Amino acid sequence: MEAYTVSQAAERTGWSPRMLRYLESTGLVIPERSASGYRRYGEPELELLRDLANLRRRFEVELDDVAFVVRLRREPQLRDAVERWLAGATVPAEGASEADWIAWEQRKHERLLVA
Amino acid sequence: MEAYTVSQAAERTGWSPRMLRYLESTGLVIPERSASGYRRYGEPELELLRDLANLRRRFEVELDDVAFVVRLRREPQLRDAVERWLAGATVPAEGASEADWIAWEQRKHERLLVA
DNA sequence: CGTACCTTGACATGACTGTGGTAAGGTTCG
DNA sequence: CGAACCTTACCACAGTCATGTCAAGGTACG
Repeated sequence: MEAYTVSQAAERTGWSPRMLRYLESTGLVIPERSASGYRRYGEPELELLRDLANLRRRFEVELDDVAFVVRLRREPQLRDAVERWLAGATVPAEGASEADWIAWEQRKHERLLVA
Repeated sequence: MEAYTVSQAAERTGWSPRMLRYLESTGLVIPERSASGYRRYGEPELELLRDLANLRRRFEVELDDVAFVVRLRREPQLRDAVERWLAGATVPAEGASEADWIAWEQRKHERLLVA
């Protein structure tokens, strides 16, 4: 069974040991622990770490951006709330005219498609 | 059709005019403009602004986080890359059962994010 | 025409992110 | 045993976020 220490994982992924510990603290990549408390990175974790570095480099994504997506996944209520916000789910007030609804629909598209 | 200036919109949403301009710069809530360049907020924008404030207060979400989700919407390649990363991020631990691995495979294809 | 808005741009600041150190102490292994 | 790792817990620092304020000039309207 392959398991690497924090320094070995760092060598193999391009991250520093310091950053590996930081990534764990943010919840992005959490390795197993040995009986005496040493971090043990397996091949799947190395892959995650490499992919994370690529993601950051290729798209200029911040770590906390990715961390937020992880959070979205763990908190369905939050995800739903964000989805509703994105969809502009809040509709015109009661008693709104037909014209209001049409304008809202048009703006909804406009908002979401802005370049 | 109702349209409010930045100060009027601020009064009605609890944001400051400064923040309304900031929110526009981040791409979160972009109002129309009058011929002479004044921002014009309609009722749908006010609603978006109120909901955004609620989102932040209720879930302690940063503007940055919401902006990133908007970005995911606009950049399908990025969204796909993040989804792929996430699918690996929850890989079962080492002693995982066969059932865990099957569930993980299924989750890979799950629709994780705002569609 | 004056006043009260609006515009952009700049400077300031506290909190947090990302990253590197360093210190004090525990673990592994030749 | 001793060297070379590991652990957590701090200090430091540039950069960004979120927010306010202020300045110089344009617009709306009684």
